Amino acid sequence: MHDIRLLREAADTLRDAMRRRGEDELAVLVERAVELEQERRTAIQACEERKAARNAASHEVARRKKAGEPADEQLAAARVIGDEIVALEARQAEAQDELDDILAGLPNIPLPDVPAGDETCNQVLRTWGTPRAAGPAPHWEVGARLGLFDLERGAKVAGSGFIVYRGAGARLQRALIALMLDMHTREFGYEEASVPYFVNRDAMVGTGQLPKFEDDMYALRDEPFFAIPTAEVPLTNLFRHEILDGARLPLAMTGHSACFRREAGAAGKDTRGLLRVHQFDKVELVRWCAPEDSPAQHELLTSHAEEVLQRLELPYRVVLLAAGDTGFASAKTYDLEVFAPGVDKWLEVSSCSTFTDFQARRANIRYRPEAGGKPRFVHTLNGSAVALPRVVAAILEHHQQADGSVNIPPALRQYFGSDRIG
RNA sequence: GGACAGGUGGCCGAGUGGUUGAAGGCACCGGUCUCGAAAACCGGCGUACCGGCAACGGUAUCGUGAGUUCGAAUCUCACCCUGUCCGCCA
Repeated sequence: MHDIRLLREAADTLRDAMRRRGEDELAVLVERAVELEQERRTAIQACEERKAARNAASHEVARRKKAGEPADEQLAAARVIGDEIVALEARQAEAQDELDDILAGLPNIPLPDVPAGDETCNQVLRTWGTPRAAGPAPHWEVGARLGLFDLERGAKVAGSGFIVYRGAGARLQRALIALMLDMHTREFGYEEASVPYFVNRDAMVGTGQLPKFEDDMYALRDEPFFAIPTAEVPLTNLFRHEILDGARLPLAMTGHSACFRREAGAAGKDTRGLLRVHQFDKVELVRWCAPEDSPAQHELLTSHAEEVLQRLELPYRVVLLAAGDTGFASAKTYDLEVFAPGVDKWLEVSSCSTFTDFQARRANIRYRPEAGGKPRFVHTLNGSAVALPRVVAAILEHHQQADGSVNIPPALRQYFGSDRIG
């Protein structure tokens, strides 16, 4: 959500932001929003003026009654004013509702260093490690041979895109989660949280999944809950409608959760094996900080996600997303992509984003800079560290040995309980 | 799921239709006093929006949303949440 004052003071900034994202039709909507903002204020002024008159009349009624004087005239006048207020309120609500609809659908303003354009304008910033030459078997063949996951039975009990991990496959997943949570809590100062997998509508609006992307979410039939597409939603919304102590920022929390995505419209694209599934596990990092700190916090959070891939000894690259490829709520996003030689592809396993005050404004998360000071919106950031199925795929392919077995990277061995699979 | 009880400002806690944005206390900020601190005393102290360069003025806000009324923290209805007991249960 944008500051409504932007419409008055810097509508150009908003328009330009929409264009940099390639959303020209949204740029047009900004014009309409500017009009509505003006209408809204006019209505508010008229409405509040009438309310002040009514309050004055009511007070006069009270005074007269107390003094034993007649108040019929004042009562009649106040009744008329009441009718006027009803009409003015309706007009105000109408403008406000249309304005809210537009505002709720406008994505965040990309930071200045985010390249304009679509995903073809993404920039690879750096690469760590050396991608392995093509040759290893794709992970679904390894998985089938070693009995690590069971796609057919996952489809039987739920549907296609729901994976059953078995044996060493299930244990690998558990080991990865434990490794990541231990790193983030013991070494990087995150507080661990275990969060609900279902959240209410307000939470989904707070982080920006709703109202625009309702079709991508699983919803329950009899309860007003949505399955979380990422732990970002419950974690970030933890402090919704709260004023945080400025001295305690930045806050950092991590949590593991299952993530549920309908992936509507993604049929047929990279769907083989573990590449695109409806439910997957992920360890998420979330940070809350003062606005001036968010650029540094963004780099820090990204480094924590990178560290996971380094300990797993998986070659990866860091990609700065172009404006058009940057998520709705994000102002700037780094994607981390691991290289999977079996499918000969870079796989996105993390998105590390800074949301500036966009989510904080929607979710009303503020902080008080100093005692007695005015509350300000925090900046929120989050990143996956890291999403599992594709990392599992990358491990099975990158660490695949000539004899068909899979080497477990040293950092993971104490968690996995063995140095190899197969 | 059932039965009660309750949701008031950062916290505690008064307040059942008329200058109540809301007594009192705590916390916090500024000041007096002090070598300094504590105590005491004085003053200040929610949030959001609208207008205004500002000073300031206005409106809203007592879980949420509707309603009654000239006027609602106070009355009505619905919902949400919390607590306790019962039932059920990993």
